[in-house]
Amino acid sequence: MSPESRREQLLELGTQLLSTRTLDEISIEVLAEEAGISRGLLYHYFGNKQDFHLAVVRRAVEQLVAITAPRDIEDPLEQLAVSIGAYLDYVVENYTGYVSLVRAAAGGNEELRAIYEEGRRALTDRIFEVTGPAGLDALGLSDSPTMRLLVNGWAAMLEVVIIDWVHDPRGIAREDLLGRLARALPGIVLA
Amino acid sequence: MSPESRREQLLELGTQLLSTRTLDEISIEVLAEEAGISRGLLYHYFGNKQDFHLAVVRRAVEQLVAITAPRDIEDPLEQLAVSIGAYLDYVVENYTGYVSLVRAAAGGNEELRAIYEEGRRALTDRIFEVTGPAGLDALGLSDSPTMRLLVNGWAAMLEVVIIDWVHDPRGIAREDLLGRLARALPGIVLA
DNA sequence: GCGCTTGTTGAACAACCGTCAATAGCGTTA
DNA sequence: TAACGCTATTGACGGTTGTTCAACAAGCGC
Repeated sequence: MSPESRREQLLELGTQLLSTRTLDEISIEVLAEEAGISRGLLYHYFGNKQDFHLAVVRRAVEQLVAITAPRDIEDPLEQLAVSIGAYLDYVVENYTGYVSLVRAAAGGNEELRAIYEEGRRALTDRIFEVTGPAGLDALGLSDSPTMRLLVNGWAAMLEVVIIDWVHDPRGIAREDLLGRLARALPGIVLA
Repeated sequence: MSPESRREQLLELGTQLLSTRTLDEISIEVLAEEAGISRGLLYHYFGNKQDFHLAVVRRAVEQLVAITAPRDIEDPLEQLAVSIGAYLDYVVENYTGYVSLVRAAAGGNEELRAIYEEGRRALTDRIFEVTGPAGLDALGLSDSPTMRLLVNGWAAMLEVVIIDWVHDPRGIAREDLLGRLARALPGIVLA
């Protein structure tokens, strides 16, 4: 098998296994057996277990960022809501995998978290890039350490609320939720 | 040594080690050696490594909830800020251990997360208990699934922002931060 | 003293990570 | 076609660590 497809196969398999186990519960042994290869071969493609974990998470984050491409809409809040909606839809369609990814990144070591936070950063940055300067002003945003702190907190809130809501969508309709989450940003930074 | 004190010794030791290592980096081997006992004895007190982890986290969460007892102040927002302040102070004084705890809980298995979320639930519930019905109304709160969803998100935001701020307090003063975090709650739920 | 419970140990077993020398398949070139 | 090199792949070995278990010892009631 060609190196590329083999690498891809192993990463894909790792991502799949992530749905049922924690990241470090995926033993090289089980993975190799599941893939029909020897343990040694895994060390040929990835230096060690840690590197394999990094590769799996990196791939998943890249997919997430790639799939949730933003649209361009006039009203800043509406635009924000649509972007959040795309993100939410992705979570809906990949619930178990997404949850596993978040948990793995949150509980992992520094490198793992760095990869994940970089991805989150890319998502939030993109949301604001699409929003023009005038729109940012309308949202009460400016670039300062405090704002970055609060926006980061808002993003963390997004993740938790979205996971909770996808887990049990009763209580509030999708559109209502998106509106509330979008308006929560100025609600926080202007408070 | 009496069973109680031995259990306590082991849990305390586990909590201490949590400051320098990840939860599952605490090997039974090192723990036993550090405590001056054999590995086998650990299995006499705790069924397995997993159970030991659960006990350590449970104890740490209980301490956290116990230490951050609320005071009673007239103004709801002021009261909220003070409660958050007590929480923040705890994080400042136990930074590395607290971070390890949060990460371990976030990345751990279902049981671990359940324990942690129960603790967070106790913290938020307590904040609202202390606040009277009139105060809750002033904060824009009521008891509905949507509110619980958003309040949970607000709590998640608190955790992230507080960890970030303790890690690097430049950019905003403590009192300012507490005020913003408190006002963020009505900012979110009234948005 | 005798049996019973229980804290405690150390050895043995099992699972798993990581290494490495060896092999086998395959394309290239003389 | 045969020799050669490259590389994907293997299988065995060593070391660490979680887990089990039979045995020991120390206290305690009878």
